[in-house]
Amino acid sequence: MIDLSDQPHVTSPAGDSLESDPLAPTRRERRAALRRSQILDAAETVFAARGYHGATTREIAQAADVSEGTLYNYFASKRDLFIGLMANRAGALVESIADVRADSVEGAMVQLLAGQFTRMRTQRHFRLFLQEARLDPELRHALVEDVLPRISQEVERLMRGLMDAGVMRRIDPEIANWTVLSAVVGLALFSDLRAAPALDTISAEALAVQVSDILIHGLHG
Amino acid sequence: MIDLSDQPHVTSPAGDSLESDPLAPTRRERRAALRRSQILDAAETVFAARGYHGATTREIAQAADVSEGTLYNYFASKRDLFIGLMANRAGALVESIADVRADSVEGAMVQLLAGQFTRMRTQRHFRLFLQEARLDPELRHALVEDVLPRISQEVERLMRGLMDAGVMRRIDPEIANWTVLSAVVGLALFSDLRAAPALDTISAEALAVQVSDILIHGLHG
Amino acid sequence: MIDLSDQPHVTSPAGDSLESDPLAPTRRERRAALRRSQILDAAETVFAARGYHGATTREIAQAADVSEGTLYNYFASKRDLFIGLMANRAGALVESIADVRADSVEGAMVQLLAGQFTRMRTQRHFRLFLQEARLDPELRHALVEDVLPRISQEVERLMRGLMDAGVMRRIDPEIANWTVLSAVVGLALFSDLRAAPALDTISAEALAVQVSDILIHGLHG
Amino acid sequence: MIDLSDQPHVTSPAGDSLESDPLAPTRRERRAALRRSQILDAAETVFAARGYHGATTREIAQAADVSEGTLYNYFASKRDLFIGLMANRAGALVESIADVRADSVEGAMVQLLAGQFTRMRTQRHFRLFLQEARLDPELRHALVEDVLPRISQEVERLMRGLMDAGVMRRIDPEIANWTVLSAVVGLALFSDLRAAPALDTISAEALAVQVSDILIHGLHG
DNA sequence: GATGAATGAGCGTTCATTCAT
DNA sequence: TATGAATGAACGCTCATTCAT
Repeated sequence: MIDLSDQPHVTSPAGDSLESDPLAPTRRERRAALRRSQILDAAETVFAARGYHGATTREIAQAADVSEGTLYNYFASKRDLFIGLMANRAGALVESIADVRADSVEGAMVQLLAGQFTRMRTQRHFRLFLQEARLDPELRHALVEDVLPRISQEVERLMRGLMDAGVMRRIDPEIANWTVLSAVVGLALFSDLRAAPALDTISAEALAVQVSDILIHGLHG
Repeated sequence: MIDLSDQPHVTSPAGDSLESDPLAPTRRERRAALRRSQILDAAETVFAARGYHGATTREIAQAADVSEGTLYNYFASKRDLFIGLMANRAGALVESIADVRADSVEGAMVQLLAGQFTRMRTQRHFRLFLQEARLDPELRHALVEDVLPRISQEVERLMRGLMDAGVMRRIDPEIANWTVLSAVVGLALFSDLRAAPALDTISAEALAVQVSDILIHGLHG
Repeated sequence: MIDLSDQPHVTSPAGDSLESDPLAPTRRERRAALRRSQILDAAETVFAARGYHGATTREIAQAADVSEGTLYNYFASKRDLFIGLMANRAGALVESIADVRADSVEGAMVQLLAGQFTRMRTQRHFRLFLQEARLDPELRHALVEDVLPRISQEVERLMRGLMDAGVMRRIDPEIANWTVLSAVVGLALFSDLRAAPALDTISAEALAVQVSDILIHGLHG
Repeated sequence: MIDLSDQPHVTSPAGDSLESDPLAPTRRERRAALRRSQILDAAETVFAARGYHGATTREIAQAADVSEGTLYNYFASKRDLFIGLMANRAGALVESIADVRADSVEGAMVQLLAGQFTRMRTQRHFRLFLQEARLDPELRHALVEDVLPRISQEVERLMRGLMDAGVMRRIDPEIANWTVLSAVVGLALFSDLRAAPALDTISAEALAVQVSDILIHGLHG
């Protein structure tokens, strides 16, 4: 049983008044939200470990400690569950970028990269989304029309701010944006593959400092 | 043990032909090499179009104009065919990087990026290898122990040369190497997803110039 | 033991109400009977539209505006609901045959056929019962031991009356009975299949007149 | 293993000449035809015993002594197998009607009915087709556009011949046709249900004589 | 009694792999 | 060697039924 620490487990807290808040979720609603969370967490684990195709609904159900049928009470299909997972996790990803606040180019970039390296190291599903989206129109739509724009918007916002502050020269912000995102995604990919010891042994922060240095000052210095 | 030598498995008994160069391929060997080539070409097409899991041995066999059974005379399994394809195509990829010759940082970088952008746009299978290698130990081994080192060796060689020539400051060449490769792979990934119109409408060369500018001179200029 | 009495299962404890007619249905009984009716009506609609196997308990419950669980408070299983529907509708079917009153062979036959053609066109479930009964012992028992005998009894009664009146020659009334019923069922089946435009465009009465003519005077006239 | 007595089992008969007849089926073709037959026979048995929905592809495969996969080498789906069975059996049914040859109304009708009663008693699948066709567009199309027209054409041909010979009065041949077919199908249905002992104990020929008498001379005589 | 989320056996179907020809 | 029919384990998914609330 997966424990969602941010969800109250008490079904009927002592201090409940007789007239309950009509806006508060009912017990049933809370249980349903809990189930959804259970399933999404299990799906994240199994998809990350096995990939989209290697993950079976049986294994996800077992990991979530529910029956296969219950999976289908919450998600219409395996694909829908995958997309639901992306939708569910995208918010936190976008927020983590939106939270980057710094007054120097270096500070902002290091903060951005360090956050994403950390995130990418612990959460593999986002890369899975990028991979699978190539072949699935619905998934691609969700990713390309919803999630990626929110991310690149945040990154571009960051860059425009820096340009306006005069600490970054005027480059096509779209190209700059995708280049930075590409570096993050690519490094996460190679890191996950354990393709280079250098990428695994270094801390996320130290890696962020070095990559940031390259992206901001260039190879030429 | 993984065989990345990409040689047909056909054995050639000593007394095979009468009075012919024992090193020259016999007619049988030539036919076998041709078959292998047919199958690899078909596999490339089908894997690129459908992904690893979406590709069926039936479709590959049809595309290669051979029977499914014949596939298994040349490759032990679908996975083996996939690895064989990587082994077969890796050489050209490495060579295309080794061929980069230029006396300026910009020239070399633009040449490298433009070549890879072009390659990545027309050949999707390399990205497929990166994706699948995450989940398959054998494939990962072939990629991480053989192909990627040859590629990063070439890129690092390039960078050391530039550093030695004084046109590039002294940075950890490994980090620089993986950052550049990451940018290439990430941009190819986003481009293939049609995630950003900016990446699709621009020519490979123009994109190479812009990204090169960022990588060499940095966002800050 | 099959209960074809079509009475609600609700028990009515002795001390149920204060000073009320012990035979009159209590409010609870009335509500239960209403629920049963709701469910049967919904079942009729859904079974007719989708067939026995195509009908889901979920859809029946939705059509009846009750929960799936409630279905099982009134019927032990989907099969039981189907049998319950047959038991509930059989009475009206038998009555419609019993109501045939005429002094001529033609009049009686036309009235019988027209009534059944109309009924069969609007109510498909009876044919569904005939189909499913082949494979389900319990359903077959209910149909063969209860419903069909009541129907054929009525038809035979009609025929004996006509024979006694001298307007019909002495034929084995059982054979005559099943032949007439077969014609009705068969024509309903073909009509429902839209197998012949002739059967669809004609009115139930006109069809009854023609078929009646054949059954009474024969093809030879 | 189902034995198809009309298929040669010898794979390489002794008397085969070296130059084989190019029109003769090859060994492989013969084997494929045999397999198809095996599967169709098994499907007939299982569908008849369990109905369309009750029959599982597992059971059909077992009855045919092949694997489930093999089923799908010959038929695209369970539904396709069902339709294929109908298509395969329809020819014999139509022929059995086309073979009816007689110079009297009685003779022809008795021959027709006796044949069909016999057929319907031993082969239940045709009634299954009629039942299932109501809900499946593809099956309905095959039945209504192909099989039924061929049958009713034969029956109408028979009736027109008799009318032309003056032994049958001029009735709408279409109505007469469907009435006769309905009687056959309906009686088969009731007989299969064991709805009336009278229908089971009587021989097909004796039943045919009695029903024929009613259809030709009418109840009124 | 009413609810509807949870269940899980069992379905139709796929496809990498084998092997008799 | 080449073939392609045969295989069967394993998949995603459905839905009649149950039961805690």
